[in-house]
Amino acid sequence: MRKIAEHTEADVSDAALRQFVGYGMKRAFNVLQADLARTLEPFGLRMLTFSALSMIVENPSLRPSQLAGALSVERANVVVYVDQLEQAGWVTRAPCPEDRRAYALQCTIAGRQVYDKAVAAVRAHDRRMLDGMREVEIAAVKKALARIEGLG
Amino acid sequence: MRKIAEHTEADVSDAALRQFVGYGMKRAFNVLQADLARTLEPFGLRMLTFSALSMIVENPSLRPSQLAGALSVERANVVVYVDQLEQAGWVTRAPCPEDRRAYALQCTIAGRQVYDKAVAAVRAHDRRMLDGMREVEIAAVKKALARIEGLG
DNA sequence: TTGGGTAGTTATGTTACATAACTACTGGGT
DNA sequence: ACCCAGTAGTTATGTAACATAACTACCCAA
Repeated sequence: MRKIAEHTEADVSDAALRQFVGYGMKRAFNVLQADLARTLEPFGLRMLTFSALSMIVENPSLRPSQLAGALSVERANVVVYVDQLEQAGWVTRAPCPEDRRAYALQCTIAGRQVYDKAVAAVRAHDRRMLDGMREVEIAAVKKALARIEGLG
Repeated sequence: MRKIAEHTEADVSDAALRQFVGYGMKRAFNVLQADLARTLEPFGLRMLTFSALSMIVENPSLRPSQLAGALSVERANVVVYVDQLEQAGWVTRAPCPEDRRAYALQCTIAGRQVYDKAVAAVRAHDRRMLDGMREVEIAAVKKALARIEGLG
């Protein structure tokens, strides 16, 4: 009792696209992104809010406009991310004495705690993604990615 | 006359995120994607329409639902891509005798011509992205990307 | 023949961004 | 001291790239 399989997905060739790193990168990134989203979801974080939180932890008194630059998004969107982090009680907008237009973003104790846990989960996710690869290979990949990023 | 530089973008640290391949991959992919979009724009193609056209060229009589599977998008969106390719005169929807619900996607002569030119441009783009990397490094990257994709 | 499943489509929702315009404020030139 | 062009944060809105739901037409096996 053979399956008809006249038109399954499996027999579609993408060999012409496979020659390009960009194609492989998009496919790999989709997988990575999905896994990372699942990893962060229990903490109430998404890729960009996690990145934002990380930068606020690392750069005390960071300002939203700086955050926008570091995240490569527009200032208007940073408002949304900071709103979320603030409503969760993880970040505060402190008035900035030397420039009353600006705010200094500060991470709260609760923010630091959720960040530490999330970082550990993301580290595990990262190891999952690189599972089975040797150190030299990982180094080669990181170097290649940094090089490509540098072209922009 | 020193610049005040109290709050430039440059002094924002993302060291904590840099340890993760995912972060480097997102940044690299953004650069790659932007360059690829610029590369395809003169041909009236976008990433997904180019991918779709490539698969139609490679798989004559491909059906939209198969294309959806190969592109990892929903069938509903394939309609839009095929509409664009059809309106440009590069692809036709041929009635399918053995299944009157389905269509066989066929690439036209004009479609083949624009595809050939676009492929050459994308190949140049790909070389640009990998410029300065040795063959073994490129192979390592491709292997790593394929491995990550395989986790999904 | 009848009913559940599938192909393509349409309409609509969601999400993740960007753009434009606004208020409040800054800081240098005159 | 006073402009005024520029900047920080915000709000409102647009857009593009997806997914979801529901529809028609059709297939096929019981």
